[in-house]
Amino acid sequence: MKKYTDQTRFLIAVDCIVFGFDGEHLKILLIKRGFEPEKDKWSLMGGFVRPEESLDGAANRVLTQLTGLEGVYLEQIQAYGDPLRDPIERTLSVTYFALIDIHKYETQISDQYHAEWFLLKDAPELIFDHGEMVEAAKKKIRYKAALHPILFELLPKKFTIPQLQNLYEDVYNTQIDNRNFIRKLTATKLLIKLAEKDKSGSKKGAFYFKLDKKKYKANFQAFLNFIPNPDKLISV
Amino acid sequence: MKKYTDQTRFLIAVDCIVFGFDGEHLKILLIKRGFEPEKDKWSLMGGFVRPEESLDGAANRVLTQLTGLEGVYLEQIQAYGDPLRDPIERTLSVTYFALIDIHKYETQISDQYHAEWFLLKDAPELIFDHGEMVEAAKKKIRYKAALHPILFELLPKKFTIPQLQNLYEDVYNTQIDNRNFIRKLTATKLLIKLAEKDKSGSKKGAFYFKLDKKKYKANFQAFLNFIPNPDKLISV
DNA sequence: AATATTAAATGTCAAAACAACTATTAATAT
DNA sequence: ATATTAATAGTTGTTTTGACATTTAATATT
Repeated sequence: MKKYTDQTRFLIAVDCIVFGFDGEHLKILLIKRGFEPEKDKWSLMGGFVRPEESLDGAANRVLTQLTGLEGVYLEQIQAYGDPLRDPIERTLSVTYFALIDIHKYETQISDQYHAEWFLLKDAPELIFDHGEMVEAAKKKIRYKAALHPILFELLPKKFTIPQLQNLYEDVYNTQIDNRNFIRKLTATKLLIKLAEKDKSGSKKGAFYFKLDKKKYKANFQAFLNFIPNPDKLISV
Repeated sequence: MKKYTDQTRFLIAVDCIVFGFDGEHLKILLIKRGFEPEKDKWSLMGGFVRPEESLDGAANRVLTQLTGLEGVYLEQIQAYGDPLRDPIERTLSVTYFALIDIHKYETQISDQYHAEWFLLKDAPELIFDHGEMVEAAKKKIRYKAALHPILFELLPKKFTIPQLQNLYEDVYNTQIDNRNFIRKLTATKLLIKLAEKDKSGSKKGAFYFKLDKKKYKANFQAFLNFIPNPDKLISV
């Protein structure tokens, strides 16, 4: 059949906001852009969508190129379509955020993109509208994590309660009472306590836990409430 | 400066899922598609993005063409990019949902699109992946309305509590205890009671209320809880 | 061997929020 | 005057919440 006539066609890109957690702070993975314009400036990892691939496919491809990882938590955020957002040529960009276990990445460094982890707070200036995209991704992760257990995706398979609490405290830049935190955590029944302890952080050691994958998937949509008054903490 | 070379360009469309409320049930506005392929089949209202307009701009244009309305609540949902979603030519579609006061629309019928309101439950089969889009929009509106006061956008400026409750009950297909409903509603301080009554629905009549626009905007991000256990009602 | 050190783990209580529930009131129709 | 219909208001028992301090486990030190 014929093509649609008299319509303009555009470039379509995906850009990934990759989050990791180093035990202390939330970080994002940025690259030095390898081509003009804005060559060697800091940028999100992205790429043009190819003729035969879906958006999710493109995002996964880009992410695997950068990190070597597959099966990563990846979620579409939104499409950016300002006509002038790319000075060379009009390009629609669909953003995704990725949550990865930062330690898995560190074993896979591929230097070709000059990728670097930055603390969310002091990330460098980014090209085009990527700074705006990062801000939106930050809001999205805060919003979503206030209600759903996505932050587990940032931790290793085995993790401790103090690690988890640090993560929540950093994401929301707040202090959480750990007795209340544990109570709410326990109520979800999402965690399975392991016999082993992590003794790197203290003399006493903290028990490792793992996710109950089945319950995690079954109750993913259930509204959580780990963070008291989350709406007060989510900037708008 | 040069264009990006060796990259494929695609058509970009926006599609609008337009919701309205007739006092009883949630409805969506569909049109009979005016061109091939799938001419005369039911479809979402959409259009190709033009070279000089943004995505939001395109969505607003399309919506105004269809309804004659401007300044409507419009929110981007997601981008659909399956390579085969349009059989003629690969087209990326960015969906938006719109919430309109159905009565405003009825005064503005433009017949050129053969638009018709359908009950959400018995909407006809739609072209391409539009059915999937509608399902996603339904989930989105349920999810969002469980937390934020967007459903007011479906009502006229003056509305009664029973109207509002009907709306919530229909959206979540559930029964709500109206004393508890009113108590929660009152707690938000979003409503201003008017002196006038709507006597069309009953002998006693129900007071009209209007939104406190200032508080509505100021507290839009605050998490509401009009619906007990909303997560149990939001299908996933 | 005893003691100091460090961070993890644990429990209680009062206040608030919540869901469930029935009786009264306002307005009209008969 | 009375019957009818739907809106409106209050109570109670239960659950959830936030605030708060001490004990415990393991190691390091003397």
